[in-house]
Parts: sequence; C-alpha cells; structure tokens
Amino acid sequence: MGISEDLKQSKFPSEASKAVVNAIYTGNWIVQQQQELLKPFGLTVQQYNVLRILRGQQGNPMTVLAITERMLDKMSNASRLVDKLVEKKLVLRRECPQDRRAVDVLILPAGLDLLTQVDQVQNDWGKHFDALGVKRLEEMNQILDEFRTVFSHN
Amino acid sequence: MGISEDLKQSKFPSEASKAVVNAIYTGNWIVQQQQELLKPFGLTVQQYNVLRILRGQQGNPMTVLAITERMLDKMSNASRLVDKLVEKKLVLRRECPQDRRAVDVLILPAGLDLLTQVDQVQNDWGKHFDALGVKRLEEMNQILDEFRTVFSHN
DNA sequence: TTGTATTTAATGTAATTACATTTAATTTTA
DNA sequence: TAAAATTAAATGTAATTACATTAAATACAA
Repeated sequence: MGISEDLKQSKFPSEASKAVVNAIYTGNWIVQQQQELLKPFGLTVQQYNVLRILRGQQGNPMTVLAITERMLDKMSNASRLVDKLVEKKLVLRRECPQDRRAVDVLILPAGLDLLTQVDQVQNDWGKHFDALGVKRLEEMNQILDEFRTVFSHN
Repeated sequence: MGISEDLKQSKFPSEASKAVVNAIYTGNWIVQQQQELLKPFGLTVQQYNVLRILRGQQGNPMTVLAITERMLDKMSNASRLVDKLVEKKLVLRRECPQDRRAVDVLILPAGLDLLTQVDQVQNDWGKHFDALGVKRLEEMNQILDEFRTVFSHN
C-alpha cells in the first residue's frame, strides 16, 4: 500500500525521486479529499484556505499581499479569490487607510459561521490521522521541513 | 525555517492538522519548482508526468485509462493531456486493436529525446535532496505511505 | 520638487481543470 | 439474439489558474 502500489510503478531511479513523487502524490491526495469535504459548502480548497487565514487574524484586516504570503499555493490569484468570497458575502473588502494602494480584507460573521460548520466535518476527517500518534506526526513535520530546507543549504 | 515560519502561522490546532498543511505545502512547493524547470521545454508538469509514464512502458502502448491510473493528479483530463502531446508530436495516438473503445498511446522518439534533455536538468535539481541521505529519504517515504494508509484502517 | 522606480492590486487572456454529458464499443443479462 | 448495463474516451462548459500587463499609489533619487 505504498507509493509504488498506488502508482503501479515498481521502481524509481532513486530514493530522492521517489520522495519527490510521494510528496506530490500525498499533497494531491489530501487536496482531493478536502475538495470532497468542501463541495457541500460551495467552497474551493483555495477559498477555504483564505478564509482560515483571515480567521487567524482575530478580526484584524489583512491586505491581499499578506494573504498571498500565507497561501499554500502561491500561484493562485488572491485578488480573484477574494472576489469570490466577497460575492458570497463571507468577507469584506475596503481600501486600506494607511496605504491607498493596498486593500484590507476582513472576514465577516457569515464567513466565521461557515468555517465553524466546515470545522466539524474537517475535524472528523482529521481524526483519522491521530491513529499515527503525535510523535510520528511530529516526525513527519520534521522530515518535510528538512526536505524543503535542504534546498537552501546547497 | 519550518512550516510555521514559511506560512507565518505560529500555531496549529493539532500536530495532525499541521501535517496536513505541511504535506500540501510541500507538494505545491515541489510542483512550483518543477514548473520552473519545465518552462524552457514548453511542458506542463502534467504533460511531463504523462511522458514519463509512457517512457516507463518501454515502447509498449498504454490506454488513456491506464495512464490516468498512474497519474499523480487523478483529476486532470488524460484525454486532453494526450491531445497536447500529440499536437507537440511527442506521442502517437491510435485505435486499440483489442478494444475499439480504447485508445493506445505511444511515446515517439521526439518525446524520448525531450525527456532525456529534461532529465539532465531534473537530475541536477534532485541532487539537492541527496544531502538528506538515503536513510532519511526512506523514512520520509515510509511516513508518507503510513499517512495515507492510516485512512483505510479506520 | 519632479521625474523614476517600486509596490500593490486588478484585469485581460489563453490555457487548464472540474464536472457533467455524450458517443461508441463491449459486456452482461434476460 | 436483443436489450440493458457498463466501460473507455471524447467533448461541452463554466470556473479556475497561469502569466503578462495595466493602473494607481507610494517611495526614492536627482
């Protein structure tokens, strides 16, 4: 039930290339699960992530740029993601008083409510991973961090 | 330089939710790097993966369905990906003699040549990860496999 | 100050993806 | 066998993403 079986690929040129494929595959696997969870709420994974980022600000506004820095997928267009959330009346967009180039984005009560609902489903889903144990999960976080960090130390 | 710093998020509700975010983030991080590597070759990451899958067949054709099963991102449309590769004259598409519903796809010498070129760049890039050591990379593969597998054993 | 460079966000667009539907071929079942 | 169900791939479409460009505001430098 490892990556080899999942992708029906018996051998990889190296352990490193296997790890690369495994990391991409695992990331996609999670995103696809989350996509399913979020479908009933009418949210895409990216919209959900932006909402969570805004909630993390405890009621304080964030500029679009600040949101971008915190997004899991830096490539997608925060400006248009915010558009969608404004359409759904989950967030508020207003000119930033300190810097009129910037735009402040603020989560609305409706957005917080929706997140609360999603949290229920999300928590149940996440419970599966508790079976691994905190120690093993810490190892996973450690090793993924190492994997990215080894790049800077070249 | 861990995930907390990368996403400027000081705390996570649990180690599991941190691992979920970390896995998605790491996967995206790799994909974005690969995107950059592939840009000069005019290939998307998905197209590159399909080409590698076809190369793995050692000259044998594969149906579109078989390709889909081996793709890292199951969501994308193998039929249209193959279209693009046919346009670029990197693969050949022909009716499968055994089953006329199916379509055989075969990598062409031009496709193999292109992959050889990409391999050069890709190998250099992948070398960064060798610094982790084979043992650590094996641990990473092991733990990612566990992470996905724990789901089936609920 | 004034012109230049930089920063921030929005927008235009082409390509890709998500999702549902369609078409054609094969398999199953009555 | 004929009808129904299933399978494989392609297609239509709406939404999203990738990438470049634009517009506006601010910072900087001459």
